[in-house]
Amino acid sequence: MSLLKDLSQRFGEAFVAAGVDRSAGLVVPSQRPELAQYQCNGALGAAKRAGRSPRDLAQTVLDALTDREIYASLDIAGPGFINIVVTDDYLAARARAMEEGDRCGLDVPDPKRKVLVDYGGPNMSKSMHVGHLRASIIGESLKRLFRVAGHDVAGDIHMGDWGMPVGQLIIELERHQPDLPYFDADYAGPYPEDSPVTLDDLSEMYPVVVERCQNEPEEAERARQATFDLQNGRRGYLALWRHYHDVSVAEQKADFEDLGVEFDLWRGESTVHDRLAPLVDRLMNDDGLAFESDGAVVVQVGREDDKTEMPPLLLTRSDGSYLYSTTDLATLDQRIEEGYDLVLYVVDARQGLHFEQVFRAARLAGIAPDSVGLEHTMFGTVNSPDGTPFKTREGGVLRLADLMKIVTDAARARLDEAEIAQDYPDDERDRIARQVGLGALKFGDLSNHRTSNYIFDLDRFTSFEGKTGPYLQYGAVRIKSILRRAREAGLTPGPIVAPTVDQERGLILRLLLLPETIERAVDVRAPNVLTEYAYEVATDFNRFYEACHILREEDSIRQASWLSLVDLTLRVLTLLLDTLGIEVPERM
RNA sequence: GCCCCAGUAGCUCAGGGGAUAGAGCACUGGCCUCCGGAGCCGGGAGCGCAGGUUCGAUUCCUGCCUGGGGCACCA
Repeated sequence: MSLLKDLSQRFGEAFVAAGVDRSAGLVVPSQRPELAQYQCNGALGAAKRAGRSPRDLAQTVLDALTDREIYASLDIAGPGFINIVVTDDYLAARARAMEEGDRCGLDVPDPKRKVLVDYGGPNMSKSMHVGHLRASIIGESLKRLFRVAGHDVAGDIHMGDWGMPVGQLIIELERHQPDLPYFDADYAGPYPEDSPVTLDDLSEMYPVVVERCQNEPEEAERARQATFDLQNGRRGYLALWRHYHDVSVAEQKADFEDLGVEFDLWRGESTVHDRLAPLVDRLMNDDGLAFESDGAVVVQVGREDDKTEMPPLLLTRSDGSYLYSTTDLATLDQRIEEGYDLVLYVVDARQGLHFEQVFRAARLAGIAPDSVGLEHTMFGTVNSPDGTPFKTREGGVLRLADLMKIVTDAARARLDEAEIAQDYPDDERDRIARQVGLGALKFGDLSNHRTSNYIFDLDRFTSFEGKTGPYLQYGAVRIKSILRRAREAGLTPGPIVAPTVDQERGLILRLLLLPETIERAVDVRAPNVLTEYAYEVATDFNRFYEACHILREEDSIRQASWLSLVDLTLRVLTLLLDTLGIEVPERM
């Protein structure tokens, strides 16, 4: 049990003894560190219900408190805050318990959930640009967060590979190379093994055909027809789709690997294509939920209490082909069959209405029982300083690969300036530059609140001082350096003893907040809770580092304790950075 | 028109119903006989407007203003 839960339980019992609800005993970190370490505000809210004055109630609670030896001081302040300072011995005991466990003091979650994180979601046929950055690294971080919290988690890329974009790419290729056998409906022979296009070709073709479909209705109609034919098994289109799919996946796997993003499942919309017709059929015939409207099949998802009319969810177009909504619903059906009880859709906020419709349809159709959590874990757009979606100076989108090169080059330049790195071998410098550049990039993005739009600022991703990823990496590297030198000097860590220095105490207090931080980050599904805390851990370590010179310490008990403390700090920092998807170099 | 998200320091952003709203950048003053200066210590300024709930509101609710996004055969 974490320190805060331990204190909350003790205070909860004291409130019960005073005739008040247990929940009033909640203990939180003090907002006024100069006054106390922790505070309990329960007396303020409970006083009215108890018909007593807050200060009076607080005093009764303090009188009812047991095990008083763990408190260095207990005060009632202001209108009825209880200020709490625990003894250094108690802190040391808590730190030892955290240090000895293998999970840094994290509790096992109850209930343990089976979670699916749906993120990334690139359309095939597009090389990734800066807009994919958020989806990828927020999703990756949330996946790791739930995993580190003890849940059973899988990440699914959920590629967009079965809808209109495929139809559009089919007609676009036909325009360029009409003689390919894929377009000959009568062709019965085998199709070529090699793809007629690269991903770069697809990336070039895609925006062109999208624009044409917007401006020319007959082109849009052709794309729709191609989509329909593909979904109904036209051989040549399926063979072509396979090529598109394979070249996309190959390159995207490489891109995601460079980014440190690892999917457990490489599924896509096409994965559920066999489920689409039966699902629509079931919803029309068995449930009577779906019906025909203007030739399309729809589910009415509006409710009486809606303030505005909610458009129906479309299951098929009037030509019978399937849409995003259909595959999403079928995918959800599959996920629930597989036992997931929480599904997080880490997708751009602009798709909010779509998910509201899909979730409602899933509830109405009994696809998702109420016990299954369905959440659109939305995120905001990356904008240019003028508030519009980010574009490069040339007006194009910034490719993710180019962005990664920019940050890596900047980190490399910084490393080349560093005196300490002069004798590092080239391959290590390259690796460090990549780790540091990516660290800056990921931390810079993840430290924004998930739902807010933010301004893309290259300087922020290429500066390595202050509140940045490299600041955290640097803290961890400093600790590694100390531990390395201690080992060389034959020093070994020993039990953590009661702190005597403010900076040492501050570091311990900070580390003990890890369980609540993880819990809160899970609760609000927000990696920036972790970036905030990780920065505070690193800052508290740096203060301790300046104040307490470990290797020169003469008291060997204290020195051994400090070695354990910084080792614990390293483990906490590493856990946090790993959850954020940021690697820690051995040196930098 | 309706719905969703957001408005906090010069800039970019945190902030969990509690006391005196925090960081980074930028500007600026200090700290290297000492474990790595990508560091540490110090210096100013701010919750869009109006109501409501509450002992207490930046936080919850309502309305307005501003910005972004969305509103069935795209994803």
